[in-house]
Amino acid sequence: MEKVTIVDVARIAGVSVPTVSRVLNKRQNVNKVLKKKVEEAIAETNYAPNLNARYTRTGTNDIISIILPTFETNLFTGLLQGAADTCMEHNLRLSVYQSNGNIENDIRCIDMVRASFSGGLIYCPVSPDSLEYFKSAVSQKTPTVIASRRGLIENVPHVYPDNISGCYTATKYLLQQGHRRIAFFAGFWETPGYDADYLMTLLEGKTRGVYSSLDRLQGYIDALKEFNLDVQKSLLRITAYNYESGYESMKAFLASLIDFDAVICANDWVAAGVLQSLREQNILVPDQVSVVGFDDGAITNIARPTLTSVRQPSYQIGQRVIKTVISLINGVNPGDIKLDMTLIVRNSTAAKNYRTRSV
Amino acid sequence: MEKVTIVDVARIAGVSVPTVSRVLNKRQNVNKVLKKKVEEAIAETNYAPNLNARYTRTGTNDIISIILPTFETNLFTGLLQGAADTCMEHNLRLSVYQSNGNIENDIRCIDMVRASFSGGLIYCPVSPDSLEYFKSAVSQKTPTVIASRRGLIENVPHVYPDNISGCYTATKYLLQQGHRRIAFFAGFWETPGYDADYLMTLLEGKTRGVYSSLDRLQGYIDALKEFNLDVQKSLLRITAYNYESGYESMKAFLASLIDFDAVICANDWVAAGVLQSLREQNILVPDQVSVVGFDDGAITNIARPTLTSVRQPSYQIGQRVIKTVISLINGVNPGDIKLDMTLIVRNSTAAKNYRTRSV
DNA sequence: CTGTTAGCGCATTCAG
DNA sequence: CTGAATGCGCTAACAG
Repeated sequence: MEKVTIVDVARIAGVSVPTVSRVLNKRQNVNKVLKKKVEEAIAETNYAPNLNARYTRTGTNDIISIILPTFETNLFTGLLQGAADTCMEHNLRLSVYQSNGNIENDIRCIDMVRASFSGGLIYCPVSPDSLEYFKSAVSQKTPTVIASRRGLIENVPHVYPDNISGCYTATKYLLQQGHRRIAFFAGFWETPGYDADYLMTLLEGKTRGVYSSLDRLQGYIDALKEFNLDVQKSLLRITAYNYESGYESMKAFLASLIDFDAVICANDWVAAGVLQSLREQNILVPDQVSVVGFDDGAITNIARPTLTSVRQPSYQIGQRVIKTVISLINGVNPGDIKLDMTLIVRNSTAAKNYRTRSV
Repeated sequence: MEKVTIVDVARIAGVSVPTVSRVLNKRQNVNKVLKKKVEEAIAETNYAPNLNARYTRTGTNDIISIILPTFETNLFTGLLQGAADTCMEHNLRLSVYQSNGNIENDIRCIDMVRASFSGGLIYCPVSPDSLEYFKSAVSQKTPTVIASRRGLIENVPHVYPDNISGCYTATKYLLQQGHRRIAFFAGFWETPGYDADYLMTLLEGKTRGVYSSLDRLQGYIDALKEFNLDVQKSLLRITAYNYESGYESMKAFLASLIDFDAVICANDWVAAGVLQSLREQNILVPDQVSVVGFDDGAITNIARPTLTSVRQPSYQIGQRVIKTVISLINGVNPGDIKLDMTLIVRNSTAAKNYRTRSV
């Protein structure tokens, strides 16, 4: 197939260029006969319009750019898939950027996106710093949606799961099962120097919405309050979002000899690492410790014991994010969208002092 | 930030438009003083060039489009990540399309990619049909790389893992462990009506390279031959690439009462489903049946028993694929790249008649 | 080294 | 309803 332009099509169809353009853009004011001729010429030449040229002319663009911390983990893979499928449905292209949870990379992504003059932007910031840069660098006029974070930029729609209530539900469930010393493993993309005190500080900060873990911590605290319990800083830990991190964090936690009867993890991978760590120390789950993950990915059924987890509608977030940006492009701001999270109970949690029948 | 064009920058810097263009494109022939002025004007206005316009003019484009069956599974997520990171390093944008393993979607993806006049294309076809369409629809001149498949289009580089030798190694290992009735679960994106006979037919077909499972089957057969064994069609099964499929396939396989002592699965997820199915029937792994997966993803350590798996260098494939397409853009065809696969032995495989100490 | 002139492929005025 | 003329923002070819 050779490169064929609108001029070629016009010549072959025996009409002018604007007429071809009108057919291409499905304008109504074009004679049926000519329309037919044009369509034949298009089919014959296998012509496809040059989108670069089109968008130079119109100043818009059918590219939606999306910046995510990563493409792995159930949340972001699902989000990406929902976004990609929805873009396809609407004839949009999706340009992807992965910051690897790193501020400098996040900024590089922003720079690249900015230069691309995308029709729309989806952004999931890694930190308040990169968020600031985003705000200063990206035109207010570009239709922008924040994914999986809340309350960051005014007048910009945020599509996010209800982490507060999700974690509240999980914590309350553990409390109802009789657990009182529930460890909370907060997930962060960047963790240097973070500790429990710092966490509590962040909770009061204005940039709280950047960190989903802070909302979860909020839900955790809310649930504790209902049971007249205070937060024990010694039960608060920081992890990344992977297996190794869960494994190492639990190992360190056990070494600190702090008493606990349950643990809430940043996601399923962390939880899987935690399970392994407990197993190695011959601590029985759920007999001695209950473990809860987040995301409810496929590994929840593969882990032993199967993992209780808080489901996050990742694919749906991806869908809604694209629909929201389309809405923005069409000039209407649909506002924030908060999606529910659901606790899925499996075998890694049980009532305090529960005894499995011997294996 | 408002939309500022090259004209604005030129005006502010007090130079002509081409001079700004020269600075932008790092041409050497520009006076230091003027260059400085231009750079200041750029900084002051926070100007970023309109890439759409640039690429209309040059006819090229810094967008690499990639069509994959899915973004999940270890292979494709890793591939995507390798591709995205490498694009970033080279200031390229990555536009992604997911066919969901479906021919019509695959064709839709091709149509979209075609219209985008990408600078480069990465394609992982789902079937011979969509591959044919690709060949007819996409300009031969567009730098194109085939990912994770081999021998499909002449003069187009293929970057792929050595499935033949990878599966040969896995099979040989099982044979050396004394297994003689090794089931082979071949993975396909589209499976309607596929059976063992059809599989053997495909093995002789010209489109073999479209299906990685056929190469693996080849490796499987090669290893059997070395032990003077013939393929038993009754040991050949078709699965998709997920947990459910592995679970159901093994359930059906067990119901057929065919004797077997090991099974090779299309990927780790399938293997995890298989493990579950065996567990439910109280069949001990690895005592009674050895199980091998493909991909060597994070779940290999989460599954019980931990999963022996054939590692696939997915991230590397993504890197190499982009480097290859860049090479193509620069006018040199580096040819095919075949990457090694490695067998990682864990606890789901053992010698025939092995006995675990009682759990 | 710099500015003037031209044109990429397309969509949008405006006459007719 | 149609075609001729104009320009989106940028880079390439040329002259000075």
